[in-house]
Amino acid sequence: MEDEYLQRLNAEQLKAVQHPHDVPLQILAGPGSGKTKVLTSRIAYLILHEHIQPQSICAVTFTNKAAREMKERLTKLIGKSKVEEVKMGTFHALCALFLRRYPTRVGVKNNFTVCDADESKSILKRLLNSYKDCLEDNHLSLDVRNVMSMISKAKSRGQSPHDLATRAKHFGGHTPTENVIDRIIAELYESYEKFLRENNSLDFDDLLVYGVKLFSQQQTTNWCRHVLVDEFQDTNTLQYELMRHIASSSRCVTIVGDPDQSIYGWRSAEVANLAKMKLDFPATVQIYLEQNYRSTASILRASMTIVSQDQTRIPKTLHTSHPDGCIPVLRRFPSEQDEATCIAREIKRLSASSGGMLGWEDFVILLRMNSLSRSLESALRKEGIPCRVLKGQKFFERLEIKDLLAYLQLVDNPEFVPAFERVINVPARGIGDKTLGEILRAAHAKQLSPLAFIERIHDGRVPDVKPPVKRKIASFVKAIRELRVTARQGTMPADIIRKLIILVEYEDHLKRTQPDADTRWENVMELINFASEVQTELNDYPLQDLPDETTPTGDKDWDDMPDETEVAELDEEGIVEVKPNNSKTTAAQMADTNLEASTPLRLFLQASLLSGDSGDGGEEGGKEKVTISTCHSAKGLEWPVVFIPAVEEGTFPFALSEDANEERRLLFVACTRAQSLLYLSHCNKRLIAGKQMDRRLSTFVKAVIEDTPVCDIFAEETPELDRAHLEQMAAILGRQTPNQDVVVQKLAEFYSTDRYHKFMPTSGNALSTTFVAADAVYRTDTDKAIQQRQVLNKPSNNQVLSKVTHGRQSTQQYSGRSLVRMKPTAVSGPHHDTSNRRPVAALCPGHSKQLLPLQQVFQPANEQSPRYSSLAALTRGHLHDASNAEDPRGTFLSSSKQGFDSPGTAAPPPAPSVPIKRRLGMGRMVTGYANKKFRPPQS
DNA sequence: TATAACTTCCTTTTT
DNA sequence: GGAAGTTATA
Ligand SMILES: Nc1ncnc2c1ncn2[C@@H]1O[C@H](COP(=O)(O)OP(=O)(O)OP(=O)(O)O)[C@@H](O)[C@H]1O
Repeated sequence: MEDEYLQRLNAEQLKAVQHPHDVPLQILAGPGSGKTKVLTSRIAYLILHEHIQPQSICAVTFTNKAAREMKERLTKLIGKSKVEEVKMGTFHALCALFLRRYPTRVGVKNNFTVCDADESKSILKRLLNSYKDCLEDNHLSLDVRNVMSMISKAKSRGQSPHDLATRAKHFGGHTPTENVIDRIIAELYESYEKFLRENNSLDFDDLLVYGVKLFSQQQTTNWCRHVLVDEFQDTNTLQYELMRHIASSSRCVTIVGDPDQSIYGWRSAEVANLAKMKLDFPATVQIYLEQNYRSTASILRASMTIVSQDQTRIPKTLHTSHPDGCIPVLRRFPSEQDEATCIAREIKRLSASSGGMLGWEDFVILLRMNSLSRSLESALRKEGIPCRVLKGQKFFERLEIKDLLAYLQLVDNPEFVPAFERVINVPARGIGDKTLGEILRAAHAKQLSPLAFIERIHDGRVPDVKPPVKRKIASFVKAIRELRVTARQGTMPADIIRKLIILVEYEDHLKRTQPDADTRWENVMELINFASEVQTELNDYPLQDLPDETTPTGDKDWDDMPDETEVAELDEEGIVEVKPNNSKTTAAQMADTNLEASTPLRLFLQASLLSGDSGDGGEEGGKEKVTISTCHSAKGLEWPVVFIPAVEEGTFPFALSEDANEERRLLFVACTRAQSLLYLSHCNKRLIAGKQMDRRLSTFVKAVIEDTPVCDIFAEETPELDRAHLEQMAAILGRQTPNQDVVVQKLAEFYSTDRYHKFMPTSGNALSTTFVAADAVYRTDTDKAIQQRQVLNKPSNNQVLSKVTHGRQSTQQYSGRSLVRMKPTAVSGPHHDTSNRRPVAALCPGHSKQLLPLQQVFQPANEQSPRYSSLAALTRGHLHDASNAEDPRGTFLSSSKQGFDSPGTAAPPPAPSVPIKRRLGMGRMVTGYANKKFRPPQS
C-alpha cells in the first residue's frame, strides 16, 4: 500500500528506483520517459526503504518551479513534514541558503545582496565607459552583453580575473586586437569583482563560485547521504563541482538527464559532465528508459526525426504504446498576424470540437523568444481567450517594483550602492546627478558607504557637502532607519512594504510622475500580494538540523552588519553613539533571540531575485488560461496541445546562435512537450526588430520534409477530431470522452460567435482551413448539427450562414487546405487512423480535388520553389476561376492590412490604445511598459 | 534639477 | 516596437 507508487512504474523505472543507494547512478532517457517521476520515486524509496533521513538528502532541480513541483509530487508519497526536511532547490538557491548560514567560512557577510543581471549590466556598462577611448583608438567595439557573457563563462569555468589576464598575456588572441579585447575583459572582470565585493553583493555566478568554496569544506557537507540531480545535461562546470563536493562524503549520487535535451550550452552547460561523472565515480551504473508515456506516436516520430538530423548525436531508441494520433501540423502564413489569428481560432475550434475536454489551460504556445509573443497575445485577446505569459522576470524589471526593492535592499544591506543611487532621489528630493556624484565622492573619501555618510550628515556629525543636502535627505534617512528596525524585528515583508510606501509617499510619487500611475500602483499592490504569498513558504527550515556557524563572528556579523559603519565612526571620532530609534538596542536584543541566518525580508528579497521563473502562476494564475512561454522555460513540462510558431530560419536556429545543433535540440524539446496535438507554423514575412523581413521555413523542418519519401511526418491540414480521436485523446490524457451532444453544441456555438466567418472564403488562407475542418465535422457528425446551425441563424449572421450553406462548393473551392503543400503525396498517402492524413476529397465528400495552394495567392509564380510547380500547374486554372468569382487575392490582402476589420462588416472591438495589460506568471498585472520612462501611446 | 522631446540601435534563451 | 541615451528648455 505504501508501495503503491512502485507499482505505477515499469520494469526499467522500478530498477532505477530500487537501484542500490550506494552505487552512483545515471538515468539516461528521452523526453516523457518518466525521468522526473523516477527521481521523485527514488527519493521516496530512499527514505521509506533505505531509511535515509529526509534531511540527509539533497535534491537539485533546474528551476525553482521544478523544485516546487517535485515537492508537491513527493508530498503525496511521503507526506509534507518529511518533504520539508529534504534539502531541495536549484543549485543557486541551495548555495544562497548555505552561504547565509555559514557566511564566514568563505569570507562573505550573510546580508549580501544578490545582484541580478540588470544590475550587473549597468555596473559593467559604467566600467566599460572608461575604456571607451582605448577601444576607439584601436577601432574596436565591445558590447556590454559580450562582456557579461565572457565574465559569466569565466566564472562558470572557475577562472579568476587573474587567470584571464595571464591567459590574455601568454596565449593572447591570434591578432593584436583580440589581445586588447582579452586584456580589457580581464581588467573589467577584476574591477567588476572588486565592485561587487565592496558592495557586499554576489551575482548569480558568484553564488556558485562561493558555494563551491563553501561545499569543498567537509564540515559543510557531512550531513549529506545522497545527492540527486535532475536535468543533469544542463549543469555547468561549477554546478558539477558542487555536486561532487556535496557527494564527497557519501559518494551516493543519482542523476537523470538526456543529452538530446541539452539546451543551455550558451550558459556554459557541459554535456561532458556525464562522462566526467563516470570518471569521478568509477562505479557509476547507467540505466536507460526507452518507453515514452507522454506523446502520441506521430508526435514522437516527428520529434525524433528532427533531432536525428544531428550527426553528432548518439542514437537512442524511444517507443510508445500510445496510438498514432493526429499527424503534427505544419502551416505557412503570409504574416505573423495571420499566424497568430489562426492559432487563436484553432484553439477555439479544438476547445469546441473536444466538447470541452480541452480547457484553455491545456494549450501552450512555445516561442523561441519572448518578443514573439506580442502578436499572439493580441490575437488571443481579440478572440477573448485568456492567457498568461510565462516570463515573470519582467515583473521585477518594472520601474515601480525596482524602486521598492531597491529600498528594501538598502535596508538589508547598506553597502549596496546601486540601490542607494536608485532611490536617493525617489521621490524627487532635489538631488540630481551632480549632488549624487558629490555624495559618492565624499563618502568614498571618508571610506563610508554613501548611506552611512548621509546618515552622518543628517546627524550633524560630518560636514554637509557642497550643494547642501542635509534637509533634503532628512525624510529619507528617517524612513530607512525606521524600516531597518522593522526588518530586524522579523516583520513580514508584506508589512514592511506597506510601511515603506507610506513612509516615502510612494503612491503620490507615482501619481505625480507617471501618466499610468494607476497600473503601476496595481503592480505595487501585486508586489505586496506576492510578498504575502511567498512569505509563508519562505524559511530556511531545511537547514534546521545543521549546527550554527562555528566561527564566533558569525551571528555578530549578521546583527551588527547594518551598524558596521557606525562602528567605524566610533573609532574615528571616539564618541559613543546613540542610535536614533533605539535600533542598536533592538539589534542587541535580536542577537539573543534570533539565531536564524536570515530575516524574512532577506528571504523575500532573495526569492524575488532568484525565482525569475515565476512558474505556476499561483493558484489563480495558471488555471483556465492558455500559456505562452519560451521553449526554454517549457523544459520538463507537458501540455495536451502545443503550438510552435515562427519555425523559421533566423528563429530556429536563431540568427545569432553559435550552436545550430543546440537550436535543433531546442525545437526537439518544444515538440516533445506535446501529448496529443502539435502544430508548427512559419510565415513569409515577419517584423523583426522593427523591420519587415522575408522569412523561410527552418532547415530543421525542411530537411525532414525533403528527406522523407512520403511525407507523413507533417500534415498541412488541421486535424478533424472525430469520435475515435477524442477517445484516443481521452485515453492519453486520462480524461472522460466528451458527450457527443456536447461536442455538437459547442461546435454550433463556435460557429455562431465566429465574427470572421464571412472572410473565410475570400480570405482563402488558414482561416478557411479552420472553417472547412470544422464544417466537415458538422456534416459528418449529424444533420442535427446543420439544423442547429440554422436555428442559430441570427440576423447578424445571415450573410455568414447563407454563405456557409449555399456556398459549400465555394468553401471547398477556396479551401486553404493546401496552404503548405510539402509533397503532393502528403494528402494522397495511405490511409491510417489519422484524420488529417486523409485526402481532402475524403474529408469533404463531393470535393473534386480543387485545391488552391496558397503560395500561389501570396507569392508571384516565379518565386515558387520547384517542388510546388507541378501542383501549381495543376491548380492554376482554379485560381483564375476563384479570382473571377471573388478575387481572393485582393480581398484577403486588403482586409488583412486592416486586421480583418474593414468597414461595413461585423467588426471586432477596436484594439485598445492603452498599453497592453498582461497577467504574468505569478498573476501580477503589468503594463506594456517596463523600466523606463513612460511614453504615452501615439494617438 | 527636472522634464520633454529627440535619436539611435537593436534582435535570444535564464539562474 | 521599444529601451537607452542625448539634447533642449524652463
Ligand atoms: N510508468 C508510467 N506509467 C504511466 N505514466 C507514466 C509512467 N512514467 C511516466 N509517466 C507519465 O509520463 C509523463 C512524463 O513523465 P516525466 O515528466 O517524469 O518525464 P521526463 O522523462 O522527466 O520528461 P522530460 O525529459 O521531457 O522532462 C508524465 O505525465 C508521467 O506521469
